[in-house]
Amino acid sequence: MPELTDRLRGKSRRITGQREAILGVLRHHPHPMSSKEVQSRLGGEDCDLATIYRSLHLLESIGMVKRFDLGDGVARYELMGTDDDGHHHHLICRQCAEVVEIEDCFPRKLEEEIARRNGYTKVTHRLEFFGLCPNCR
Amino acid sequence: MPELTDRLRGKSRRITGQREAILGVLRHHPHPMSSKEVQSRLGGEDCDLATIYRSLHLLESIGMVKRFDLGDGVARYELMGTDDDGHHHHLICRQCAEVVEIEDCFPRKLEEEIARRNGYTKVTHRLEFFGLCPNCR
DNA sequence: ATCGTTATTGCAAACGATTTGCAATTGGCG
DNA sequence: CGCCAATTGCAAATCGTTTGCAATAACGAT
Repeated sequence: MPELTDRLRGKSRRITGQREAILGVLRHHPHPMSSKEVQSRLGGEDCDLATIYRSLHLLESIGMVKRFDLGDGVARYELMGTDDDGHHHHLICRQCAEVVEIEDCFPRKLEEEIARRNGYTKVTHRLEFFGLCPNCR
Repeated sequence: MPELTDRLRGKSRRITGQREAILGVLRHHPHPMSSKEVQSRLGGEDCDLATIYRSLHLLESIGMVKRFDLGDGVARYELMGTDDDGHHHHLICRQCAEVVEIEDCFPRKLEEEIARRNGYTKVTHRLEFFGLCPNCR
């Protein structure tokens, strides 16, 4: 956690109670979370939704959280590890919305091929899986 | 086009001028289109946005169009071929939003593996590529 | 061709997620 | 301890999308 706040300091950014609280919530919930979910988990700390939106944007711009788009029109965020680039995917239950982190990725070779064939550069991808979880089957 | 309207008929569904117009627009623009884009391409035919939303939903439910989520919070639709299931992906330019259809897909074997490993069934995926197109480089 | 039933439309209001303006508050360096 | 810029809360504004409702149009029956 101290490492976390350190990443904030020194960017003319301030370490506020709400930011710490938000980071705390994200740390204890290693899954994509929406602003509303973050707010409801804030417990004692009460924090305006607008502040949460602003904080998540800030944290994303610094690279401390990563934004995920799970297909419903809601932005979700995950805390990033210090080292990795946070690129990974999810398997989401269509029924109960349970989320499983997936380590597999789209084959790099094929992605490069696609980029080359179309003359595109700096190609990345967004990939999420949907299915029925063991419980909802 | 007649085949199109035929697919509508016989489901206690009516073939209205606006629906034909919308289908016409989609036919001449084989790329994901938002409701607003459809509306602006309607030319002479003026049609309420709500009607376009409703029509696209209807067409989607009948399987005549397929919905795509390109990552901005806007639903886009493509006309479906008569035969295929419409499953394919896109390569979108981060700069100018140009869209290229991609025929490659996530390896089936790997997807099955992912499903099995997590006990999920009926697994599908949403996959889109983002990069810089030749012009925007 | 006309009629009646019922789907469909336009319009405006309602919505949910997210953003923004602004005045009040607060973090942190001096 | 005090100052000033960064941050917050609050309310209003936006944006995409949905919905209620009365007016309108499709189309099978007459």
